[in-house]
Amino acid sequence: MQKADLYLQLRDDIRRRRWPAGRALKQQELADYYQTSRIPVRDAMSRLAAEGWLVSAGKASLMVPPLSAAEALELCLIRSQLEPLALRQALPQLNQAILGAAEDCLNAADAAAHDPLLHGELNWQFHQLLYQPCGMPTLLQLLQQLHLKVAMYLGFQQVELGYADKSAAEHRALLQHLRQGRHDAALELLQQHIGDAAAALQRHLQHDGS
Amino acid sequence: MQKADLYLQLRDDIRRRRWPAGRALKQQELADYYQTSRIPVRDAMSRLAAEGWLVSAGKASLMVPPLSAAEALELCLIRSQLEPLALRQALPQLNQAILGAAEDCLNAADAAAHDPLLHGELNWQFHQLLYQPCGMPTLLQLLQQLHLKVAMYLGFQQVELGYADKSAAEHRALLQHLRQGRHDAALELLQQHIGDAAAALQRHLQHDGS
DNA sequence: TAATATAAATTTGTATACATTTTTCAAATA
DNA sequence: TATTTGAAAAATGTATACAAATTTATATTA
Repeated sequence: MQKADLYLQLRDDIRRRRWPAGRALKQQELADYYQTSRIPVRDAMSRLAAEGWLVSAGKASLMVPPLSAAEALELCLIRSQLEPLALRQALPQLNQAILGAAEDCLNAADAAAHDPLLHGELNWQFHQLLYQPCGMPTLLQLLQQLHLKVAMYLGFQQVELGYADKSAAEHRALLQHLRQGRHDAALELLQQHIGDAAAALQRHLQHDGS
Repeated sequence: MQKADLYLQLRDDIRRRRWPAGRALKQQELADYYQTSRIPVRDAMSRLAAEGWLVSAGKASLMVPPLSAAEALELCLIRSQLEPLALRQALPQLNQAILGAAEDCLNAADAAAHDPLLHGELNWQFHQLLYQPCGMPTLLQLLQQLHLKVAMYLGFQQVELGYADKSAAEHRALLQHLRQGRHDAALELLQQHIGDAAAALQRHLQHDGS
């Protein structure tokens, strides 16, 4: 396993909650599991800590942070501010080719209703397609990270049956607004759309109890 | 030098542009300079890369990114969305004690007009005092990082003579709005205030030529 | 019993050595 | 001359070994 791979693998395993939360993760433990030495593990861990996938656990160790409804909500609030910004900056560059690709994405997502993971990924691709032309690489990277974490909290699926339908409808409406040049309506809808996700997420986490 | 210290020291040196931008930074070079081995340097570098203080330079090396007017503007735009969010969430928790401390901060900043570095730090403390009660640790950490980078672009001073005065006036006005419960006015002013910083920064960077 | 101090065990942090990859530079060829 | 090839140099990636720190368990004392 190479350096970049280990980082991605470990991040994914944390995302999927394959490592216990709330107690210190031992470097040797990870090194054994991934069949490497502690050095690459340390590299990956320090980077993941910088990105918030690991947090301090005592004086010198790191751990997977416990799920926190407060953090989930926080992430959604941040997204609800930043995604409209990305879309606004992208608006002048949006063209029929992009909007067409975005529509294809939604159709593919509908077709993948049986596969929650794929469905979720396609939905995010839809968002990304709209944001990509904003010309703000730092923002795009930030949004990607926020999405990954929120997806973790959502358990990698559109939690509520009713929510998936509403989300799909909002995506279609957003596309329609953009096609017809109703920029303000599109931006407003987007912010509200993410607010919906936040609400669904809160219901989910409260119900779960964690 | 210990681990956390090296990270902070290196980040500060990058911020102050003590390492050349645009060419690969050698691990050994840094290890020699900071009188340590490559291992702690690698740890610090990988974390700094995750935070955007270093970027890829070829297939396997990292470098200090060249100054980019586009990135500076991007950072300001992100701040202009996130700082009003922080203030909005903090509003219910703001009380006279906090507003008083904020005012002290402004007075201290005025008194430190002769010392641009201190002046800048006190101004940021003023902002932080208002955001702190928002209860969003991830957002606060993000804002701190954005501030550090923007300060780098500003050259650690309120660039334009005229801008420092305008900024101070806006701070006082913001405080006044908050004291008198004009929340919407405060939020609007804050967003515009950061927009001003963005404008000043653009003039600065264009004039500089970099 | 509860709190505290102490020592043992574990764990992290760092240095050195080596393997692998990347970069550089020079020579050969078109 | 420009391009490509290949070998040498240099840089990064990783493993092992050791030092320093932290954590845990135990014993001691109030």
